[in-house]
Amino acid sequence: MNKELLKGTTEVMVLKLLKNEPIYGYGLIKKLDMISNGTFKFKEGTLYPILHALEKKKLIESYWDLYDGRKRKYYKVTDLGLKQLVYKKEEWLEFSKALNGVLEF
Amino acid sequence: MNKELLKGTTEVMVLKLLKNEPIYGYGLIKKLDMISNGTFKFKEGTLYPILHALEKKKLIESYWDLYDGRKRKYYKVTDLGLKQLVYKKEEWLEFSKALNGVLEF
DNA sequence: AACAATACCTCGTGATACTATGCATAGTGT
DNA sequence: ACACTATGCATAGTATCACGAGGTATTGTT
Repeated sequence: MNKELLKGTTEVMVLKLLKNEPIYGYGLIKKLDMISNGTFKFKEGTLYPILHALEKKKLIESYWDLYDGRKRKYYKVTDLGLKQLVYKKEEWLEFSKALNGVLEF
Repeated sequence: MNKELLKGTTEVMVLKLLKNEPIYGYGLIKKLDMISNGTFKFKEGTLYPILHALEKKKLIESYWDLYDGRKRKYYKVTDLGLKQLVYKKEEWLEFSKALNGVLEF
C-alpha cells in the first residue's frame, strides 16, 4: 500500500478507534491491523508521535495503568476530540467523493 | 480541503484527465477545477513538477503546439501510463475501501 | 541463555504538495 | 497610455507528515 495515501488520514483513524473505549498505544497498532485486515499496520515511529500530537491538541487524554504487571499508557477521546472526529470524517468523505468523481468522469 | 489528503492521489488524477485527449498544463488546472466542482484547484507550482515527473517516468509524453498564437505544451498518456492509471486507480479504491471500513467499524 | 513479543520513546530521512517568484504574451478596464 | 487580469511556462525553497532506525525495559518462550 502506497504510504502517501495515508497522509492526512491517521488522525481520524486513531480518534475513531478510541471513540468506544480507552486503548493503549501498542494495543492501537494491533487493533488497527486487525480491523483493517492487515491493510493498516502502523509502526511505533508513526503512532506514538501522533498520540502525543493529539494529546497536545487536547483531542485525547492519557493515563497510566497496570495490566498483568505491565505499565500501559491509555488514551481516551475528549469532547473536543469527538467533534474533530466528526469533522475529519466528513472531510474525508467529501474528499473521497470528489476524487471518485474525477476518476469516473 | 486538507491538502495532506491529496498526497499520493495527484498522479492518478492527471493520468485520468489525459486519458481521453491530450491537454496542456494550464488547461489541466482549469479542467480539474471544473470537473471537481472547485474541490481540486491545482497550483502551477504543484502541477508542472508532476507533469515533468510523469514524463520522466515515461507515463506521459509532451509536444509543443500553437493555439491562437500562444505556445502550449501538450501532454498525452503513453501505453505504460495507461497501465499505471489502472494500477493507481485500483490502489486508491482498495485504500478508500479499507479506510471506510475502519471509520464504520 | 537466547530470542520474540510486549510496551514505551525520539531523531533523522524522504516524499510531496505548496508558496513564492520569475518570465512572457494577450486581453480588458479606466 | 497604463494597470491589471488571465494565460502559459518554469524552478527553488518550505512545511508537513509517515516512516526507518535506534534505544530502553519487562515478560514469556524455546
